[in-house]
Amino acid sequence: MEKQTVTIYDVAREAGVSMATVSRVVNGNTNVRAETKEKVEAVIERLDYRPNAVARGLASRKSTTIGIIVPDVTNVYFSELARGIDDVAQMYNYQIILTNSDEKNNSNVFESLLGKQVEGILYMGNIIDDNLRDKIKKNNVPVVLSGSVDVEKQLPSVNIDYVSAMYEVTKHLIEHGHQKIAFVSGPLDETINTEFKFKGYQKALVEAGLDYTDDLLVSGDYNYQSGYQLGAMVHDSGATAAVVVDDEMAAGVLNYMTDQDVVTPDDFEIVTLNNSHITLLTRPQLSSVTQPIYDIGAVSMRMLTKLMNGEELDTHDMILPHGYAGRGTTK
Amino acid sequence: MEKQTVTIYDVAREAGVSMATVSRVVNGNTNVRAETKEKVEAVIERLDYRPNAVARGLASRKSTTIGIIVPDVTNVYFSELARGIDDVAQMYNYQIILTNSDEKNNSNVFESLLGKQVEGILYMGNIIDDNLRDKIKKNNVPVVLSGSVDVEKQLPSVNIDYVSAMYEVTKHLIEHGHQKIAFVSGPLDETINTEFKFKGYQKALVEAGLDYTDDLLVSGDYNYQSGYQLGAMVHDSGATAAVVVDDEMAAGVLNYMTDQDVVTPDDFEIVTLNNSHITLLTRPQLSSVTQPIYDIGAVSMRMLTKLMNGEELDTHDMILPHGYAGRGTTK
DNA sequence: TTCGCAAATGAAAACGGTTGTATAAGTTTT
DNA sequence: AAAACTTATACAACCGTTTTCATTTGCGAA
Repeated sequence: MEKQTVTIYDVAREAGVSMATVSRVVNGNTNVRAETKEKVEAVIERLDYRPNAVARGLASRKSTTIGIIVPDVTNVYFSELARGIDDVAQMYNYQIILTNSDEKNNSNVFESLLGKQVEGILYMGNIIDDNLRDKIKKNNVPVVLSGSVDVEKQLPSVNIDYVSAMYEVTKHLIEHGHQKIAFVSGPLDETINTEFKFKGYQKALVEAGLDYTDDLLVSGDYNYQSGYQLGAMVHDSGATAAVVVDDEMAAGVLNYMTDQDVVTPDDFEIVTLNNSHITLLTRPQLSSVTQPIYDIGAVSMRMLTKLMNGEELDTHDMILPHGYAGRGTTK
Repeated sequence: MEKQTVTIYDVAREAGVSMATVSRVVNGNTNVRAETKEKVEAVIERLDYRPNAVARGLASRKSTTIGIIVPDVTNVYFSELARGIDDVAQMYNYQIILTNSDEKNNSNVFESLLGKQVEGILYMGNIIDDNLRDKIKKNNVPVVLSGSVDVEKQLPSVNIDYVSAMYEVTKHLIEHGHQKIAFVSGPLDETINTEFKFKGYQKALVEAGLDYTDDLLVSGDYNYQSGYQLGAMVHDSGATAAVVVDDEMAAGVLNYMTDQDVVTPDDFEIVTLNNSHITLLTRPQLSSVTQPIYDIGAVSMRMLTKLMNGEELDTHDMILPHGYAGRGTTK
């Protein structure tokens, strides 16, 4: 980056005013005579002047930049969240620094974001270790969880009510007469699975007086292959239905069953959770809890702007409504 | 953002050296006595000092930040590119500012990225209007196209050979005896479709002496619904096979056919282009050109680092190898 | 006309670093 | 032991803004 071509100083000189005045017109300060303003704007136009956001950030101590930490953008769930975030960020003139953490280097990523002087951070992912928690506390940068839960309820967050959602769909399956319903989970070190999604599932079983046996719980990674493999275990368990926490996994389970000549939904029913467009691709199409992923992103960004403005949050843990879309994998 | 807690000045004072020296140890400059270095590092550790990247950027005129412009992260093709980019960016200690353009505000997005003093830009998308081209020229910031083509060959780029890829798969279908093969395209204002993908398809037809009629070319957006709709048109055209430029569209075509009791691959064959994991979800699974999307991202980022270092590019337009994966939608 | 006050402008000090140049401290050479 | 180099460190200018504070200007009222 060589020396910047045209600076505020050049504009000031050309317009015959001080840089302070230029700064004022650039920032829309009202205390500038209309005439002066026009003159300056003309020069800005002519010189094609563009304020240096870095210098501006240093002087004003406002970077108009936020950080977003995501396990993996490649996963549609997260990219949708990111999209929601970006859209409202652009609306508020914030720029986004995006980093993939793979849920591994969370606190390193966090640190380097701080170095960039981000004004806030949107965190996605369900593993929040003490180290990270510490750093968040020490550097009082606003952090909001987006589609991710904090068991300790310290960080503000935006989610749907996973417990209810899972409870409802499980109950739905129970009403269809199933006695053995499998729970196809993501990694069990993520509390969102153990403390929320599983809890809802379990609640429905208990309420219906159904036995829960360990072989009904299988867990893997959030992808198709993993789902396909787990399909075998589900099959072996003798379950006649499954609730699945991820659409790609669900597609895996479905296709496994199909490949074993187990007909869905006649012999086996499946409900998944994220309602991504993947649910439409399979045959039969996947019945799913519907959740406003894009909105979760958008709302969490909106919350962050409030926090960055020093405003109070009226809701610390925002719960967005979910629904249900019955498609081909349920009767 | 209130006043930064601990600055380089604090460290200098505590360590009894000048800030210049602190700066040197932070930046790994060799001209520092080992003893001094240790002393300073201890203080840094103790004070939990973290350099302010903004100030650093201003002083050094290096932001260690690059911009990436993407039509829509939500599309797996692009998120996968982005992932490749991020991984090598992290390797080189660059941070990424990500913006979704929807192929609309390209030059605005570009401008605001420049304001942030990004050291380079990775551009994804196939619409490069004169306005944007102008801005790129004026502000000599390195720009590399990632998985996107520039008909005018002005901007360095990383892609696969779309013409050959399409040619090959079309030829493959012709060899299966098809006389009427549809071309399911994305938007026709994108040169990547008209000048590359379609050309390859056409070449195969011509070579085989097959007639090309306009009803064999249908175009829509890169999503499932669009593909499903186009499926109807393809069906009407009397085609017995189709090459499709996007996996989700291909899934749409496939499912449309299936819903019309047209059996794939017996009565209809399909080949798609991106080989995303979506190809595995459908039944039958989609045969596809295979392309190293992640690598395209990674390589383009690598190219950008070279450009940012003022190095020469040995290849202006990098072509990565592609392949073919025959699955269920072809015989 | 002159005053007084609000509005418009300018001068200069930050913001937190990097970096070129000068100086001080060590090492070799002779 | 002095001269001639190296190597380590300090000083201070600079990066391009914002922002405080002081000053000037403009204008209606006295």
